[in-house]
Amino acid sequence: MIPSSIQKQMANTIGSDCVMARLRLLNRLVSGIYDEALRPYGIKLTQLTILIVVSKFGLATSLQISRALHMDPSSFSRALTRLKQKQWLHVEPSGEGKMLHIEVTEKGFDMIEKVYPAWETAQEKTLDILGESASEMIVSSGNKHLLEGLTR
Amino acid sequence: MIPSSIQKQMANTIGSDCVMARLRLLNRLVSGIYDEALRPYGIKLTQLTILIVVSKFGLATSLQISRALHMDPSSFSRALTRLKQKQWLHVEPSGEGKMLHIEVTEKGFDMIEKVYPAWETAQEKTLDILGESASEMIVSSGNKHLLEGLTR
DNA sequence: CCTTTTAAAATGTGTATACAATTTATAAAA
DNA sequence: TTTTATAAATTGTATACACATTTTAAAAGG
Repeated sequence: MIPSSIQKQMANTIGSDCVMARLRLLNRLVSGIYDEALRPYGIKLTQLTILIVVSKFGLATSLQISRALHMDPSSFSRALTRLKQKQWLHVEPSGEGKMLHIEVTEKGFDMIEKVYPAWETAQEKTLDILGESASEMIVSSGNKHLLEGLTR
Repeated sequence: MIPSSIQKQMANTIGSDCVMARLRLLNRLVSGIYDEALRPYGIKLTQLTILIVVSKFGLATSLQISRALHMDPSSFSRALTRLKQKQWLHVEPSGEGKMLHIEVTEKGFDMIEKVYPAWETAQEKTLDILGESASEMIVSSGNKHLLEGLTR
């Protein structure tokens, strides 16, 4: 099938400029690096990230975490189920409405400590592949929105 | 549960530096923008991206596309099923091994044309939220790896 | 005290994603 | 020609994710 020249033009523009397409590509590319490093420990980077954010709060609610990470509450609910089951997070009713109180368990902190070297390896490999400046841009851009979530 | 100071230190480092965590956060944040814009058309940005890359090849094989996008062949296989069903891609055996030939259909090109304005809206909103320089960094960094995939 | 409202959590459904294992269409070998 | 590789595609399984809907714990109202 041969596209009209307008269609070809549009395809070229999207193909060369789309921020989201690149973000996804980078996501897949870099995910592989971290997940490979973490695989021996049976934890995914997504899960580690949640442990880290919960630890930052000390005692957190679901909404605080899902807002901070810009994650849908339903997505967080499912992640929480797995993290509870692995005993890295402890969850109990807060007594206020349906709200829960969540905290990192001893096992959870031990896991953070155990995987730290592997995380560092993956992080370095990523800095290598993406370059320092791109990585820093991504981190600071992400930070801006993470902090937004923390204070909302 | 109170972490040891080593654990706290590690959590802080991961929390403030992890490239992958920010990449995922940005991914969720920006995905929302594009998916909201594209929702009326019943196409996801991931799917649009595949159409665009296939159109760039003209006639493509699965491996070409999945390599270019750094996507696992099994992931691509499933995406392909949906795109075939929507009749945006046409697929037929190439005659060489199990390899397939894939091309964008007329319906596919029409879809690209139809959603272009919505894509543009989302793209602008994204540039606004992330900022020009972060966006350009992401696009060029992604481009580097996309082109790698194109020539491999 | 019981009913109703409210907002947080959980569930149904569908796409995106990867790894491991299996199927399969040709090509190569016997 | 029948068997045996080979490599591409697909399928099984599991996590990640979001939207829409439903459930539910506690608060507010009667």
